[in-house]
Amino acid sequence: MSDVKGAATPGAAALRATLVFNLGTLGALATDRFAARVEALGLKPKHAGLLAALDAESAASQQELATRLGVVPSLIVSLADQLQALGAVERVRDPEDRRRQVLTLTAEGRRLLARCAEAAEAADAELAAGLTAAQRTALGRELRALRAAQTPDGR
Amino acid sequence: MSDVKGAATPGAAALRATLVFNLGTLGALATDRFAARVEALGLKPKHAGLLAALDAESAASQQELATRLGVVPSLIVSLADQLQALGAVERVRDPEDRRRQVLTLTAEGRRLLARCAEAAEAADAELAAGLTAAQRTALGRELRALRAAQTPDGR
DNA sequence: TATTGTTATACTCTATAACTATA
DNA sequence: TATAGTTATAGAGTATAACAATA
Repeated sequence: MSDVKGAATPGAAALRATLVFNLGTLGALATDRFAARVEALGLKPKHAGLLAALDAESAASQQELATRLGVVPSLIVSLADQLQALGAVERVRDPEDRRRQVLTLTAEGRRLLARCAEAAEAADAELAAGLTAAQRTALGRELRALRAAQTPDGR
Repeated sequence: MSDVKGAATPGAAALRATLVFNLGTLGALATDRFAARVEALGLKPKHAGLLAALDAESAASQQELATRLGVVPSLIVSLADQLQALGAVERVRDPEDRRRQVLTLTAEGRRLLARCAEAAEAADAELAAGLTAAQRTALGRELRALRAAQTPDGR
């Protein structure tokens, strides 16, 4: 109703105040920074996500992984192809159901995963350089809480 | 050094504990949820970002907007084309430098921006449904702090 | 007939490069 | 010659759909 000139409309301020807006923009920034650091390993963020998912549940069928990561099965095929070419994962036919390809991390895969963790920690340090230790701890805690609040086994 | 069987390697736990990993995955999720809600308005998240940037600084050249949003100028052209077709922005030649196209929000643009804010708030409610009010407030505060800590005029 | 994985294909998003007009 | 914007083109990433092998 008011028509104050020069002041921002409530709309933009309201949008900028939302979680989704801030999570979206900061998430894109964080992913870019992380991607730049794992590029030298021959990996993209999605590869790191797949390695982490594999390590968390050690050995899983490609279909399981597809739903766990929230992507389509054909994408798992190409990610796994690339990781296999790097020697990071092994594909083994499940003897109990020969349609299934069971993926497992190799020693090299675990080594790469550890490198990814280092890269993420370095990106964290860069991203949170302007925050106090207390702020950073609080942020980490709240993000984990939000993550836990998503569909229990969410991506 | 230890080789506990069945336990996750330190790598995955370490990666999952980082800010970039959690920001990246939650950011992608948040953006998807937001995108689903603004789709009916004929908008994608990037359009909402451009509207918000325009509202915050009311009228800007396309080059300014490109650097502010961290995208290439040619992307601003197509986003602005689409917003103009929706009647959300106006392009006016700067009389002092006729190479410049100054973009401004129209009344319809402000209306759409307000709708985007509503969509984001609805997505927030869905995303943070499992959090306490205190957790949600804390998360919002920490995210704004992190955002403020990026390159002062960061995207 | 249903399911797992694979391949072939197409679509979306965004960037790079070439071009136009103004300065 | 340099800059703002535009257009043309190409690449990355991911999805959809058709297919093969196994259940």
